[in-house]
Amino acid sequence: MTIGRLAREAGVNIETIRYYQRRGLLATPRKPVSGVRRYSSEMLTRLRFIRRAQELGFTLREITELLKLGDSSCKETRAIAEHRLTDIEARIRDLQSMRDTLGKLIRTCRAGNRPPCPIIASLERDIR
Amino acid sequence: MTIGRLAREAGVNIETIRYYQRRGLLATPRKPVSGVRRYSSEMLTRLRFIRRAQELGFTLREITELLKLGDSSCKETRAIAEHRLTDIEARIRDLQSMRDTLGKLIRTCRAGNRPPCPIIASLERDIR
DNA sequence: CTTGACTCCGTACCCCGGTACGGAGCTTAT
DNA sequence: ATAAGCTCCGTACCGGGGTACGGAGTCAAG
Repeated sequence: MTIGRLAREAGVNIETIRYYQRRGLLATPRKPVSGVRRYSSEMLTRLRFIRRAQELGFTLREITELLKLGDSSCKETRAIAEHRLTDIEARIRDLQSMRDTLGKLIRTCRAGNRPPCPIIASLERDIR
Repeated sequence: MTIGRLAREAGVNIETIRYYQRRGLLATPRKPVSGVRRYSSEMLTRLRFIRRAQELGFTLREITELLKLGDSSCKETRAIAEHRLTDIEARIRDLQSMRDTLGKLIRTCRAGNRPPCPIIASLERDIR
């Protein structure tokens, strides 16, 4: 199939495929002497692998690693996944702390609904 | 105070201050005919406001809005905060879903600890 | 009055994950 | 055989939040 077809099948932009090729996540098939590159269904599989890994929070750099490893080393794969998980957990904690503080401020603000705004006040002073 | 001092006091890079000036978050004091710009303590206060707002998850664009509003409109301030909160909550949900799936895969992987790796397998097939 | 530290300013570059553009060349259907 | 529609390829740009560089000017202490 052509790159356009591949893009449609995988639900990505053509430019994204080219970008993955530049980043080394996806091979660029040889170009026939005259003509257009053809993509196999293996490339579609790989592209879907990439997208699913992204949904799990892996970065493209990590996905490159995962693809290199393939199914050869459970231990290394797991190390990457554990690293990612640790990072995700840290981000969740950060966001939860933001959510809690912001939520409280908004509730206080709703109660008063006029200046001095507790949201602004908390940003001006160093309370939090 | 000079920009270097201001940067140290606020705990930011000098370049960050210049960047905020370019983005319109911070005024650039007039430059004396010959010499070096001087920064007031109000600018330090403002800089700290910006940093605290960032810690609450506001984007620089939103912080620009908050600064424009000042303490004049609780309602608009709250609208920005609520928008941010909604976004933070969505990000938390996404991350939690990643965490749960990834956590399960890692636990399954640990149990087996050799190919076929369940992490790779789940990315190859469409299960999740 | 020189030396060293700082500032000014424009511009370029960083990461991350893409997206857009535009002039070729190629393919496919009519 | 020609028009429409793809593909190719290099390069530039997006947004978000900065960081780096380098030459010239300035200021303060010795």
